[in-house]
Amino acid sequence: MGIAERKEREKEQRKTEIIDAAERIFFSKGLQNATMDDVAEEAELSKGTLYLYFKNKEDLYLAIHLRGNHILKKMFENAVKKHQKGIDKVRAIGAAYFDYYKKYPDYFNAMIYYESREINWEDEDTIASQCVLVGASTLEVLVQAILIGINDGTIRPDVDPLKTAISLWGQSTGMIQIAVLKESMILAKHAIKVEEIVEYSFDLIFHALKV
Amino acid sequence: MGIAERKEREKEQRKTEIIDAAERIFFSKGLQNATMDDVAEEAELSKGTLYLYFKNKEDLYLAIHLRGNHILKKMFENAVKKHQKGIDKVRAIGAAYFDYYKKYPDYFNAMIYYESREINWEDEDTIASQCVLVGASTLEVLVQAILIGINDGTIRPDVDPLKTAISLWGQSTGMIQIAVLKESMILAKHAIKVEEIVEYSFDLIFHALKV
DNA sequence: CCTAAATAATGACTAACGGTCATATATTGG
DNA sequence: CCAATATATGACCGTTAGTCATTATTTAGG
Repeated sequence: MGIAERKEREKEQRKTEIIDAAERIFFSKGLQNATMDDVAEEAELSKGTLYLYFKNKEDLYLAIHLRGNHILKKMFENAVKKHQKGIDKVRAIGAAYFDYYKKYPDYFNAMIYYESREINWEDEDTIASQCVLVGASTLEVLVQAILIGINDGTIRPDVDPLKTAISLWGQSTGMIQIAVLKESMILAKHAIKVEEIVEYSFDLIFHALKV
Repeated sequence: MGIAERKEREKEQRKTEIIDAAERIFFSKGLQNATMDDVAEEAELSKGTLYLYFKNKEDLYLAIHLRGNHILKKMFENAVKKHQKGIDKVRAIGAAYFDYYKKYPDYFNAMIYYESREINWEDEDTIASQCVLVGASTLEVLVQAILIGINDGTIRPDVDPLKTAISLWGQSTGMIQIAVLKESMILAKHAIKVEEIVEYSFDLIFHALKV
């Protein structure tokens, strides 16, 4: 009985199409200015249909965020593979994070938005909980890199891998966020470019990890 | 003719009263759930009157943010005064920032909200531009502390004061933000408290500054 | 005091949008 | 071919930010 399977596939396909449309609309008009009617028109569906596939507007935005999370995780995994020494892996993850922002600024902003609100992640089977799972496994890539660095002697042995990973994560995110948002302000005023300040900041952080 | 002056005072008074009411409403119900009608009722004014004093809802929220900014600046200035050595001043600023979050979490969140949106700060005479001014002078306190540290030999002489100040600012903000928002998540899961992870993160940062 | 001009406040109203649901259409299995 | 089921529709509803014609209050001059 392949019908159930085909229907399942088609349902996933529809979901994907809706997310595609939502991405185009949200990313071009901004989350606040984009309406569900816009998304429905872009997806060539009625508004009611959107709500058959997604609980609400936020849920749809979260689905976009989830896509971004998967990409970021992949980028972290690739970054880690390219280096042998732990400290180099950690550095590569930092660079990959900044690359992610440069390549996918809209996904990055979706993440920032998501990070800045209280979302119930404990409910099972929600998109939010999937985001958390992917986020946790992405962090784990960083934790492992730090552990490798401690073992191969390229990272101070007295750092706590998990706390350090969380610290690096928070610090990097905050740094990119501020650099981007204040670019037209402090940075432009002092003739410092985003790249420059982010890289400077990363150097500072890694200086603290070295033996 | 003191009437003009008195009217000016009364106008400021009204503004203050409206911000007071808005604070109570926004902070208790959350920005999204609070309505301008709520604020009007709390201020014992009609909704239309609110719009005589503030351009829109965001402008009113920005006025609250501006208050928070002033408090934060004062806290930074006090922190700096209590220490002699540059590195200790910088550390005290870090501690003051975390204190600020603990004492005024609502102001902190207003800041996060503000930081995560594109706001036109170039228009003169807007609340947004005032926020920028206060923010810049707050950052300047940090820059000066770093300079003092370089001169008294407690901070590595090769750090760039401005870039370092911006880095510390972004990193600290990101760290507190992530610690707070993920508290119920990763942190609780691994039995790490907010205080602990934030302080660990600050230690890491200051480790990078020391000579 | 009185009154006209200026200033301040009001709240009914509008437009826009997120979300719903009764109805309609399409698909399936027998 | 026909019921049963699954899918899609769009008119409709409730809510809310923001407006504006009208009303109330205050000022300044005679």
